[in-house]
Amino acid sequence: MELSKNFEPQAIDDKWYKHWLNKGYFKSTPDHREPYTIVIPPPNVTGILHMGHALNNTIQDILIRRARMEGKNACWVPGTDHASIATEAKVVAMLKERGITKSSLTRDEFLSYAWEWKEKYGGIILQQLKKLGCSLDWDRTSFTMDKDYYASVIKVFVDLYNKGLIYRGKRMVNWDPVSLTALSDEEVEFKDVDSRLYYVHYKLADGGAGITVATTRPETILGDVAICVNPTDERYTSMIGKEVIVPIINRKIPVIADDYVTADFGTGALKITPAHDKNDNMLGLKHKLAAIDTLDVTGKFTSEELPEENLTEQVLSYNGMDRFVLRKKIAEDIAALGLIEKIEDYRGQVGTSQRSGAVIESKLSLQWFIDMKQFMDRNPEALQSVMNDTIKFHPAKTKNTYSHWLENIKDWCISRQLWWGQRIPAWYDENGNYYVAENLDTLHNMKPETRQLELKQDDDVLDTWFSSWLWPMEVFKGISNPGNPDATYYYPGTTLVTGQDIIFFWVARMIMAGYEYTDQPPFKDVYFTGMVRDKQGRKMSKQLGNSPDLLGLIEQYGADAVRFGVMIASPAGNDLLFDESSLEQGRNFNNKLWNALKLIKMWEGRQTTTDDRQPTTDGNADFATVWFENRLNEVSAEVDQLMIQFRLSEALKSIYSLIWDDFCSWYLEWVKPGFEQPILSSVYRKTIGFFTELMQLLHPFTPFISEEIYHLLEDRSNDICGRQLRPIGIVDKNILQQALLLKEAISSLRDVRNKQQIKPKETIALHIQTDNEELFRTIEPLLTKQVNAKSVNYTKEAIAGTITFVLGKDKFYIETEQPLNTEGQKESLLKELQHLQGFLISTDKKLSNEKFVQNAKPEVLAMEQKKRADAESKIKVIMESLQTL
RNA sequence: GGGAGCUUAGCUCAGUUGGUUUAGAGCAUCUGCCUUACAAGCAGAGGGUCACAGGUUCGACUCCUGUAGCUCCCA
Repeated sequence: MELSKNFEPQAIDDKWYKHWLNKGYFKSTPDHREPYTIVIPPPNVTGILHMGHALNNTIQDILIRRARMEGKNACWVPGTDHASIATEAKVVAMLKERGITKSSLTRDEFLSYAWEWKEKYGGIILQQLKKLGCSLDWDRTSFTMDKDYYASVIKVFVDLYNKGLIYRGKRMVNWDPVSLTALSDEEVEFKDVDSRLYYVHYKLADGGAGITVATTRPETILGDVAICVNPTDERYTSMIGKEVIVPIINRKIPVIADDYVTADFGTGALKITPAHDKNDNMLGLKHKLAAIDTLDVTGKFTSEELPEENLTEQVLSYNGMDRFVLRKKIAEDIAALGLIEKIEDYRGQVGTSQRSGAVIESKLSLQWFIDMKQFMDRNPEALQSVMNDTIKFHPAKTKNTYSHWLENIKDWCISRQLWWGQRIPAWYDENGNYYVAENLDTLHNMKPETRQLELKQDDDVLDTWFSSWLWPMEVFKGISNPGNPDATYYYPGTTLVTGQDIIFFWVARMIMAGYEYTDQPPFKDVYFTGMVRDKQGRKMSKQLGNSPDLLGLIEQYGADAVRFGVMIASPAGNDLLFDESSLEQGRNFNNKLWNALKLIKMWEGRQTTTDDRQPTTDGNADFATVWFENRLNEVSAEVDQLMIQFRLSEALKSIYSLIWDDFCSWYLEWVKPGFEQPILSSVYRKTIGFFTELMQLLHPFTPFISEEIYHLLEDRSNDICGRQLRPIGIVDKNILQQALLLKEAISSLRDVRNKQQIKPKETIALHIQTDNEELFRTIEPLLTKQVNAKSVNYTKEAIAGTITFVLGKDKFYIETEQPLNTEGQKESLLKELQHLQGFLISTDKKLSNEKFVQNAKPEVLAMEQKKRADAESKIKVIMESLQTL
């Protein structure tokens, strides 16, 4: 069979993915084995695959494939979440293109469009995960709006309501005037924005100089109910208790005092508008002030709540004006009254909607909340389990963030003014009473008197996170059908892999729900990935246009190279600075594997079992195969440890180096027969075996090429995908040590050849002066071959007219036909000498320090003495060599 | 404003309770090689006062304090 010059991923990726699906390797059902469960962080149905997903899902696939190869019952559950706000926005946009407005539709009509949209586009991202090679159990694909899932969310709402953990209240919420919904605190992003600080003068009601207030929001002035100053601020003490006049509306409002106000910001006086600012609201409640709302749900002025009678034409003219237009207009109108003292440029932070980007209004609104204090009192394990490592966070530093948030937790606003989502199961009668039940029938059965009432269901839906916090349970029907065999077997899950940015949104809440409903944590380990940035360290964003086209990259480099590139650049828990050059590294690595395969396949027909080979080949192969077997065991054990510690990037680096350096650069060169020479069959078999095991180690990281090579190495009836790792063998440190010496000797000799400009084809005669001749004899055949020596001799004394170099306590003399460059040799020997002398001084210093000798542990002391003795003997050897030059 | 974290080679990072040959890797760089597996390669090499300043200690990249810069989270 003819193998292509370079590895061509395009030809094999799809072939193997289909094959694995046909064989059902990704399917899992409960059995006697230990389960290894991962639930995917459900991407939005609106999502398409981006670098963040690639990182996150590659990690999950590595963990799940490795678990599968370790003999565990690996189950990775796919799915998507319904993403209320984002999806509704997409659907609204789609309708707009068709010339339909949402307001012209009934709820049911709108929802049928939404489902249509979901069916059409909602699965795209899952298809893209297949391109990446993700080994998900597709039969278990879940969606947070599936029938049973929907019912579970409603069930949980009713349950928490009945437990007294959910309440309805008028509270200051983060209002998105574009999406027309309340947002939780976590969905608000603060951004630095350039704005202006307006200095507005409020005259005293009884005449005389009043108070100037600095505000960034003059448009809210008609909702002012007080001016607040710090009680210790001497500038204003005389004013406290007096009344001032709000410009334009001429409302009389009191000057009050509160420690909250800082004297050194602006003028030290604050206007209080309880309907439009969180802190003002807090002060308003404390001082029992009214809240006057002057903006409607879309952020436009409304005079409806103004208490004044006979509003002026001017005030009425503001009606319907957008808040930002209004800001300018009111500032102008106040200026016209001569009450603007000055306007300054100001840079401040403004909350914006994570979804729509709109500037958030703080607004009083009737919403549903979860009482988190009470919830945490019921479930203290939600915090404890993380702090005491019942649930292990990787990296551990994320524990701080977690505890800080939970210890300062605020009530969770769970209602959203949208249609796409689980509709809140509360019904209102005409008197404003409400009833909570899973559905109307249940309600009527529970409270027969409600049959007579005209009831209307709450229009709002629940926060998407209120559904996804049940994900680890409900993907196994743990809420809708508790105690079923799947839930019992797979829950609690094993590992969660997600981004640090949703530690509060999602991770914390899943843990809370886990304890509330199962008294168990939902998973054992949580691996947090960092953020994906471009190579300049900027976040990837649509605005910057710096997110690469992932499918294009897979097309270009192959899925394995993408997975490799993402993982090699992604230390545990750190941000991934994505650079296409790491994909090149992945592609080059695949190519290296491919070429190693080609080399070995060349030997297939050249095997011999006879013993008439050159004696050197024999020695080469024996040492090489024994060494590599040990080296393979050593690295396998390392990788095992690294995987347990979730240090995946380092595990991959170890495997990379084992394959490229140890296997290709050393082992294959050592066992490689001469041109058109035969190879000992036993060595060939061993080499195939080693390569197979290397592919097994590598398979979780780059599944496609490893499967391809696995099958090209020999005809096989099974697949690497499901093949079990063998137990790790014992490592003979002695062999490894000998190989280290051999490698060092080869490299040093090559270095000397390089520096002496000895041509690669020119042979040398090598003389070794050593106390350890036996050791060198075991590696002599390889040494000879690798440094192109025509002879190796052992000597007891220096040989004149040769190039000398020192390795440890051993000296090497190189005979060559080239003229000698003694200067160069001298230089390098002197450099080495200098280093050793410096080193000797540092050990001497320690050993002559009495306190060190007294305090240091015996083994440290012994080590230090050995270091000194070694340095001394090396120095002696170098001095001798220098003299012979 | 409050909190957390980071700062080690040109870049990205290891460095596990303070002592293991005066700090390791990958990438990049430099030198020499088209040596019939691989130039997407081979063989070698160079490169760091461990941010700065103090302190604890016989001994500090490692522990403590302060300073500077960067990042993230929360308000």
